[in-house]
Amino acid sequence: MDDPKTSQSLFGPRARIAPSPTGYLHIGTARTALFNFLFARKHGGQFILRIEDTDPKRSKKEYEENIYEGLKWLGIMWDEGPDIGGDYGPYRQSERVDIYEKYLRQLLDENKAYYCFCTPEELEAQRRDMISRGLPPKYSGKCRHLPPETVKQYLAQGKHSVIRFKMPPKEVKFHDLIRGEIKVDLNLIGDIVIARNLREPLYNFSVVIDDYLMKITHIIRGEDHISNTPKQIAIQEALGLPRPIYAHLPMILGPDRSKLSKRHGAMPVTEYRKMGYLPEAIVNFIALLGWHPASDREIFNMEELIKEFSLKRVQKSGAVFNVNKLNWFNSQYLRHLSLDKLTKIVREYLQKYSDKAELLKEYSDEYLRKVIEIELTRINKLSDLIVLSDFFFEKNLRYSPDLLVWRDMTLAEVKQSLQDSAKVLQQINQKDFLRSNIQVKLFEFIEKSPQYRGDKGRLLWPLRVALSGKKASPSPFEIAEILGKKETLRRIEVALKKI
RNA sequence: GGCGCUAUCGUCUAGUCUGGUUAGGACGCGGGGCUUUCAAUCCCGUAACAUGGGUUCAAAUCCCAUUAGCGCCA
Repeated sequence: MDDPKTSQSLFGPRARIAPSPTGYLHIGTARTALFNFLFARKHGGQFILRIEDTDPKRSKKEYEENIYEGLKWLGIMWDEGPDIGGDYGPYRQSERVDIYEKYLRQLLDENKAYYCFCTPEELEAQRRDMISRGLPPKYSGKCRHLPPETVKQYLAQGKHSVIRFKMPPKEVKFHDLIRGEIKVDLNLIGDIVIARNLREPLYNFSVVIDDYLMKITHIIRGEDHISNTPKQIAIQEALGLPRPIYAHLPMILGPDRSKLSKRHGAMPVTEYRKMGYLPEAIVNFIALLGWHPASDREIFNMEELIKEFSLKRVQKSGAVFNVNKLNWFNSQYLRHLSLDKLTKIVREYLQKYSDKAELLKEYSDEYLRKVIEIELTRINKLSDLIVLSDFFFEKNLRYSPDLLVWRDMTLAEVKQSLQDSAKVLQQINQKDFLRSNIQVKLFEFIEKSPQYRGDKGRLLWPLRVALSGKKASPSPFEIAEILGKKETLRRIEVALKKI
């Protein structure tokens, strides 16, 4: 009845992501979300967001909000979810316990699941025994055949229990869209715990119920779920539910090729935002982590990704997260933005994340825009701007007088050099104080001055340092134009006093 | 320990299905041009088919084994 193929052809596929709000949205989850989103959009289906907050101790509202925020920021929008509703809600697992209970009771009634009263100590002893005998450590099935009266009695006594699923002794085969046929012998798994009690179902059980009731046709998730899949299929079959189509994505790895985690310095998506990465760059970058189009092209916006995306071209092996490449993508996107748009983005960014936001108020968009324009080739991410362009907003530059010295110049020569620059700049009218003009005038002066002609640095280096206070910066012409005649001359004065 | 997944430059990858490529692209890295510095940019370069057996005139590609890495369970 619920053949996914049928519903796919009629309404498009339904894909989902089901993060648990026990931490901030991280890159791996964002990538899984993106692939589900791209797949659903490409085939005219729906992308569903479900929150797996069945663990009340670890689940936090703050994390749930962070997941929404991060996904929205990346432009990955869901069609159904806890915040916007939908026809198959509720979309928060904590609000679905009545539903789970119903199915749990069904399994219990049909004798496909049972209460287990074994204590953790017993279980541990069993496990050790199995291992010592070279057997796979699975549950012995001790409580499988407890008489119903005994179960009732134990329950009434409040004896500690869990609900176990009777794993059928057979082999499960399933087709993975990315990996092909995968088969696993359920005999090796044993009777897994599917709930702590009727009101506290566990992941492998609840996910099956949710995916069925939400009419999920395609389960696209991380490779780390491959070994859960046969268990979930067994539960589906016990309940007589249809099997969705599976696709297991390769893992995102840290530099040591193990699962990307905090210890690799992996940060939540919102943290990348704080560092000044553009959402488009992150989306483009993570799309290429485990997926690649047939062409050599690498830059894709969301619309193009939807058009190009195909699960067939998803990689099987894990992909190392490479910040260098992310930086490159980000710098590409940064430079393709219009200056007006970028100025707006920068101002918003600085206001939100810079501690110098106050300082910024004194400066016009025009000023900010010019600063961005000349610093643009030097930055990978917006936070770089704060470090590189601070001298445009700082009144008192702090630098050592030694920095003013170009190569083997003496301090006296540096002093002379700055005085010469000041003299030339002084002669330029306020309204002609533009970079090209400044450059022309300074170069003319250099041409007729033997002491500078062979080595322009003797004039330009001290000037540039006087204006920027840095050993690396844009050219003095560009800086001077932005600073304006008055401030430029003032900074030269300050420099002269330092010598 | 058991089971599962994976294997092309340092990294992301194209090529593998359908055997014949100087094994391609990108990031990074190195060198050079431009240049007052740092960038940007342009040019050049660096670097890979995990190993061992087969099959074949011919193997990155097909088959088998091994090794290694990772994941899940506990």
